[in-house]
Amino acid sequence: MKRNTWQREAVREALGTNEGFVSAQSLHSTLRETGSSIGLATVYRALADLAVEGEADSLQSDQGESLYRACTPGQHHHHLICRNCGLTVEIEADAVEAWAHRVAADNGFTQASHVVDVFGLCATCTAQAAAAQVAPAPASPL
Amino acid sequence: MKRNTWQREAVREALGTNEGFVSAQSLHSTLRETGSSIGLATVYRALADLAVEGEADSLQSDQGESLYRACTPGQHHHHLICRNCGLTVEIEADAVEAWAHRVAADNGFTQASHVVDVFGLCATCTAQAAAAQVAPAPASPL
DNA sequence: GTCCATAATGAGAATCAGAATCAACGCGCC
DNA sequence: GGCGCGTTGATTCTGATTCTCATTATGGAC
Ligand SMILES: [Mn+2]
Ligand SMILES: [Mn+2]
Ligand SMILES: [Zn+2]
Ligand SMILES: [Zn+2]
Repeated sequence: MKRNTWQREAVREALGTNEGFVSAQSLHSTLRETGSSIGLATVYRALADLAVEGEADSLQSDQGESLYRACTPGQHHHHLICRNCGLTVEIEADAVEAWAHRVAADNGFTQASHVVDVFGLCATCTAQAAAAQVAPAPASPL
Repeated sequence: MKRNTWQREAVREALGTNEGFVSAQSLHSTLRETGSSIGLATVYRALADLAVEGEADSLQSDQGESLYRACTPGQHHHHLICRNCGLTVEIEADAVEAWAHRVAADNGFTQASHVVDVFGLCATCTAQAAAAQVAPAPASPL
């Protein structure tokens, strides 16, 4: 049977306190910095398990690194993610679900699944970028 | 300026003769097997360049490996991919494009981009799977 | 055609995320 | 309390991708 260990719980909690998506490596670093003695392999295992059990969502960064995030359980959903700060919004879209299945069926495909993620700059980061645009030089205040 | 080398051309052609998505590693193997002396690093560089220039599409496998495929240039599109044999169908869906931008805008996000891929079992592989189901034992024909 | 600056190449080393090892550990159950 | 076995974690290993850098070869100049 599956056993309860403080390590699994530590990973669950660390995930929960994090707003955006995080890698196993950085989550491990965070845990270590807060005094935990948890091992890296255990973090990888715990995150993989959480993802399988539906307690965590995962996606791959542009560099192919797996990122995880605490997940609202039960419902299928996707994510709108800020490229700059990682802020993530869960989104549902039945229309897209239907579209994916229809496209698959129309082409004779069965057992359809899909990967749908939207990226962008959140309002805060957009404002920051605009401000930086006006004053491009991050130099010293003369 | 960008120079034309037989290596780039070899990669372009090898990509073109391949129906589905392929990795840099396997493309390199294929090229070597056909007598080419092209280097692995060069294949990686050529594929990355082709992707930037829009001549190739790329996606990441479940294991995080980058896969490439010759691309119908010019038009934005997505893919319907057979999990088993790699058969790929290019799909367009203005409705999904619009949805992605709307979802981003509704949440105050700018500079929206998106990742949309549909996976499944193609008709051929579905039939194969069904046949295997009926006769699960791949044993010798007695 | 020849020359040259320099972009491109490729063998091998370096990186780095992630998986595999395996002995020590400790959770759940009697 | 004792035990079986699922879990852990330091470490090693793997494999994809990138980096190095000496060598090669493209494309414009002449
Ligand atoms: Mn969906
Ligand atoms: Mn699109
Ligand atoms: Zn942001
Ligand atoms: Zn197929």
